[in-house]
Amino acid sequence: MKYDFSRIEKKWQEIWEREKLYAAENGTGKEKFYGLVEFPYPSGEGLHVGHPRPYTAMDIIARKRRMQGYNVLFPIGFDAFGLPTENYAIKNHMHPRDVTKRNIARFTEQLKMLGYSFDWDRVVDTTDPEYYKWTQWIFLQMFKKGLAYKASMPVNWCTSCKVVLANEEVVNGVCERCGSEVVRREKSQWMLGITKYAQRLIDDLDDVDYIERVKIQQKNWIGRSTGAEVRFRTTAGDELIVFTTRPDTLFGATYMVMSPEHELLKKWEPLLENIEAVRGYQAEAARKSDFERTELQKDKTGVELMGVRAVNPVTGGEIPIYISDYVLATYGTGAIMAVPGHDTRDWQFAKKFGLPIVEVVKGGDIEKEAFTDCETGVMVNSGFLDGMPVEEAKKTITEWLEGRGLGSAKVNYKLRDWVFSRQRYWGEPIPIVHCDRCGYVAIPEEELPLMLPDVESYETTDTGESPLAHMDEWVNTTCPHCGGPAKRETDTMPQWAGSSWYFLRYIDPKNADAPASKENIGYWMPVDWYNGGMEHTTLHLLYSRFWYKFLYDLGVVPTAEPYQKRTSHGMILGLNPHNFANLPAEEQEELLKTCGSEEAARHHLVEKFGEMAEHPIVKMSKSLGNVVNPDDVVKEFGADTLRTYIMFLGDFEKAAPWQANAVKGCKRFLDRIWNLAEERVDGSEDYSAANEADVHRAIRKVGDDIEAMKFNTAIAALMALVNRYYESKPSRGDIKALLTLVSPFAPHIADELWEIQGFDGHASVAPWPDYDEAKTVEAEKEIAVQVGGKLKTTVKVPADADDDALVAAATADEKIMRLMEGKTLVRTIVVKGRLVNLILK
RNA sequence: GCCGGUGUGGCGGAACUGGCAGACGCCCGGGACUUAAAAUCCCGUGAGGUUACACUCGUACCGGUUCGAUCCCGGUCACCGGCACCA
Repeated sequence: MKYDFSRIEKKWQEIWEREKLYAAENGTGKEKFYGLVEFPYPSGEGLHVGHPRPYTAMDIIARKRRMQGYNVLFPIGFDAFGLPTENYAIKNHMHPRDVTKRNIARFTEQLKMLGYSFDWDRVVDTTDPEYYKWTQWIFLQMFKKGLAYKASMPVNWCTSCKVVLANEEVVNGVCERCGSEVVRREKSQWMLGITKYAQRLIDDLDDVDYIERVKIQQKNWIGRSTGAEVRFRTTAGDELIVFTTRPDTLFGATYMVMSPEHELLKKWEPLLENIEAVRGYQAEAARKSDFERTELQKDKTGVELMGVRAVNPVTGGEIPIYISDYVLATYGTGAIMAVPGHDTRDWQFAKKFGLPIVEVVKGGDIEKEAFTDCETGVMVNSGFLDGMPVEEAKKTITEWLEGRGLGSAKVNYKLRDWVFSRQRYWGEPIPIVHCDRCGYVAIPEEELPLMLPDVESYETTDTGESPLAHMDEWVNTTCPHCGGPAKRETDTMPQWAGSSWYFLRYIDPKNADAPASKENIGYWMPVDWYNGGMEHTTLHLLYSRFWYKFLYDLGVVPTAEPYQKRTSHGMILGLNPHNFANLPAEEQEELLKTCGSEEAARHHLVEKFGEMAEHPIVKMSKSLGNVVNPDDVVKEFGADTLRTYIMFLGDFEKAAPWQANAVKGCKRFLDRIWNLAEERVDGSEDYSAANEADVHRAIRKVGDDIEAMKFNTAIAALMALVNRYYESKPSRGDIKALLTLVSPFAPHIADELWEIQGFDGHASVAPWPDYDEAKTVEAEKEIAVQVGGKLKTTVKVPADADDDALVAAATADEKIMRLMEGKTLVRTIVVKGRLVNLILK
C-alpha cells in the first residue's frame, strides 16, 4: 500500500479531536507542563511558512512531555485586534469583527491541518468581550494604583496612519507599519508607568532561564545608567538640574545645553534678549521628524540663551546655556552639563560654537578629539579632585555635592513609560469617563466589559480623533462618581494590551469572575517554556512581564515572573530569485553568454534589480515572489513532511533559507519509514541484537536533542536509524521504538503505522522509551591513532579496553610499526576510549 | 559608534568539555530493477595527487598556546540582527 498522507492526516486529526487526546486537565495530581507559543495575529493572508517553525518546535516538546507522563497545557489563541484588520475592513466596507471571524476560521483550519496538539477547547480571542473584559479590568486596577495616567506629551505621529505610535513602533524614524514619516506632536495620552518597574524587570532576569541574548537585549533596552543629578544655579534664579554619568568631570563643564522643549524656557522668555532666535529654533525642532533629527546628527545646531547664564558649582564660574536638539527632552532631566573635553557630542558642539574645552582627565589629546575612554584615568585641572582615579573622583564629588545640597547619586533608565492610547476603532475601549467636576473616573467593574460599539465609519480623522469620537450616543454618559454629565474616553488600547496577559486566560478560558481562578493559576503558572520571536523581546515580552509583576503585586498571581524559560527561533528566509547563484541553470548560461563573465552577469543583475541581487538569501516577500505557502506544501507532501522539513532545515535558533528541493529528502525519509512498517511485523517486542545499540543511542540522542531544541540533529539521528534498519531487518520492538521517537515530529504517520502494527493505544501518547547507557555501546569500537598529533590510522579494540590495551593495539598496527621503525617513542597520550597519540623522535 | 551573533564541501548544515572535520539531507555521478521513464534500492562524492595506494593541503585571514585547535588567546576582514545624539 502506498503512503497516502492526505487520507492518514485527515483521519488522525479527526480521531485526536474526537478523543480530546491533547486536552489539559485542571488540577490533577500529575506534574504539569505549560508550553507556550506566541499566538498569531490572524491576518488576511493566512498562515505564513514562518508560523510552523516555532509552533512545530513547541508541539514536539509538548508531545514529548505528554509521552513522559506530564499533564500538558499547550494552548493556542488569536491576537486579533489591530490595524491591518481595521484597514482591510475600511477598504472592503466590512465590519472588522466579520473580517476577524473569517480570518480566525481560516487560521484554525490551517493550524489543524498541521496536526498540532493544541487543546482546542481553550482557544482565546482577544476581541471577544468576555476576554477583553479582563484586559479592561487589569487596566482599571492600574488606573486605581496610579500606574495608568493621562499625560500631555510629545508623541510620535504617523503622517499616513494618522495615529500615535509607541516609541517601539517607530523604526529608523519611520512608521513600523507603513514606512511613512513620523513627526512629533503634542497630545494627551494614556500612559502606563512601566518605568516604575524598570529595576525589577532587570533584577528578576537573574531568576529565569531565558536565552542570554534575550536577557541582554532587555537590559540594554531598559538602559540603566548610574551617575548623579547636579543642580546648577542660574542668573534667572531657577536651578537647572542635569543628570550625568560622569560627575567627576564637573570641573570641565564649560557650558550647558537644554533641549528645545525644556519647560524652564517658557518661564525664562521675559529674560531672553534673543527670544526670536530661540523661538525660531524651537519651532524648527518641533517640525523636524525624528528621522531628520537623527540623520543630520553629524552637524550640531543650537542657539545660545542671551540673558541667562549658569554657575558651575565647583569652579564658581559663570557659563553659557544653549538650546540644542542634540539634547533629548525625554531622557534624564532634558538638560545636560557639557564637558567637551570628554564627550564627543559636546566636543563637536564646542568646536562649532568656539566654546572652551578643558581637560580634566589625563591621557588623551583634547585638541584632536574628546577623550572619552578615560574610566581608568587620573583627574587634572579639577581642584580637590586632582590626582584621584576617576572612580574615586566620582564618589568624592558626589558626596561633596550631597553635603551641600547641590546634587545626589542617581540612577536613570532609557526605558520610558508606555504610550497606551490609540486613535483607532479596532481595539479595547478604555474604560474611563471624563467628568468636568471629577476628572478621569473609572467605570464600575460591574459594567465591564465596556463593549466596543458599532460605528458607521472606521475612518480616522485628520485631527487624530478615534472613530468612536463621532458616536455622541456612546460618548455622552454620566459620571459614575457624581452622576453629572461626562464623556467616555474614545481612544482604544494598543494591540499589545491583549497579548500582555493571554497566557493566564488559557488556564481558565471561560471564567466569568476572574481572569482565571486562583486555584488554577496556582497549579499552572509559571509557564514552563515559552518560545517566540526575537522581535518581541523588547515589546511583548517586556510588556507582559510588566503586567504580570503588577498582577503579582495585586496578589492575583503567585510568582514574580510569568515565564520560567524563554527560547527563540530564527526566521525562515527565502532564496533570492534575482541572485546569480539561484537562477536556473539555463538562465545562468544565457547570462554568461551575453555578459561574458560571471562578474559581469552579477553586475548586470545588480543594475537590473538593485543591491538586493547580491544577497542569495533574503527575507521572503511578495514582491520577490519567494513566499512559500504552507497549504501548498501540505497538499503536495503532507503535514508530516512539512513538519519534519521545517525542523530539519537548520539550527532552530538561527535564520535559515527554505529550499524547495530539500523537502523531498524528508518525504523520502517518511516513505522509508512507511515501507518498514506498512505490514505488521510479528515477533517479540525486544530490540533485535543487531540493532539494539543503535536503538538505545537513538533514544538518548533524540531525547537530548529535543530538550536542547536541536531538532535538526534529532531528525538526522532518526534518519540514520532508519538507514540502519534497511541494513539489518528490524524486530517488532525496533519498529515500536522508531515509531515512538518519530511520533512528536510526524504524528500522523506514527499513529497510522502504530495502528497497523497493532500496538496499544496511539503512538501520540505512548510512553516515551528509556535507554540504557550501558547498552548504547557496541562490543567493539574504533579508536584513532595519531603520530605527532596527526591521524595515521584507526584500530578496533574491545569497548572495555583500558589505556594500556589501547596503546598495545595502536603499536601493534602494521602501519604504525612501520612509522615507528628507527625512531624512539618519547611520549604517549591516551584519551580514554577515543584516541592514542604517539610522539616519536 | 555601541551591544549581540555568524563565517566549515557545489548547497542546507554536523562535530561531546581541546581529541578521527564534513554526521544527516539536497544536488551530482555510477550501478541494479524496467521495453522505457519515473519511483525505489545499492555504491561513490572536500581539494590536489596516484592505475591503485602512499602522500599533501583544507573549518574567513594573520599570528600564538598545545602532543593535538572548527573549538582557547591576540589581531584583521566580511556579513547578519538589535540599539543609536540616552549625557
